[in-house]
Amino acid sequence: MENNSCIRQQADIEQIDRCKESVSELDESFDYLANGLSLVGNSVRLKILYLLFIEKRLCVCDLSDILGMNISAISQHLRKMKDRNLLETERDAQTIFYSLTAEYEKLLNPFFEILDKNKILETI
Amino acid sequence: MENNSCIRQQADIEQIDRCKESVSELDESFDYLANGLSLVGNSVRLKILYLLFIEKRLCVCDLSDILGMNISAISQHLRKMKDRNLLETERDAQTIFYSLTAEYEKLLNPFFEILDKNKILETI
DNA sequence: TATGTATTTAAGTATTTGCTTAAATAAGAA
DNA sequence: TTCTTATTTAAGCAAATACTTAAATACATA
Repeated sequence: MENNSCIRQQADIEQIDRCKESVSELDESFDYLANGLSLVGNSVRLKILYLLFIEKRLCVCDLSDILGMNISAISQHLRKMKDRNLLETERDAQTIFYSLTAEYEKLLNPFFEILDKNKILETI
Repeated sequence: MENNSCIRQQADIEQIDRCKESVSELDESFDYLANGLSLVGNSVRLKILYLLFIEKRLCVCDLSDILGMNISAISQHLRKMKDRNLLETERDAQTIFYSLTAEYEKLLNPFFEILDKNKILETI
């Protein structure tokens, strides 16, 4: 961690200090939120989230069929999202259905709407 | 890519097909959006984005000071975000100021507000 | 009980990512 | 031009990530 300080004279010291303080106050929040967003920032998981948004609930098998991917790979993605409370499960005999938690359905709504309108490439 | 199909009989074939179609239609959009979100889903970059949201513009040096990180590391994060149009630059003599693009300022606003209220740990 | 279906978990591997170091580029001042 | 400051870029390495394969667990039914 060398070279981590600047030599310049013209810098707004007050601004730097204010920023340092606000970052250190929110430090855990940044880590937590970034972790949640990194889960969404993967195209396989984003597809899963979108599909659950549209279809309300799906099982591992369904998602495996739809995405043409190994069941185990899907299951591992689902586990990560369940552990971070993006998803919740509901058992129906042998089948385990996954669905979006209410909080993330709401939080991700703007992104899903963009996808839904297929306008992503124009607007972002 | 073995074991990617399920054996079960009870599956909503129509649902599966509908989902397959909608995923394949939006395929590029998923990749593009996931890539954007993966940039935000890193705590260093999230901090940078938040700081730019609050302070409007900062240079590499400022961010290096604030985050206590190597200038080169910061510069590489900034480049990624600039390449993906999350950030834009403005030169003032030797100093290059980075700021949020209008689109991402708007899109990320809900997340910044959560951070701003320091309510992240309670609400998500 | 044994058998089949649904899902998860563990271990291994290949790719990606973030950071470090050092060198390169850009612009202002002496 | 040379020197200093500001920033970027390239190369290398260590840690994280996604996927594969194989084995384990859970539940229903014969």
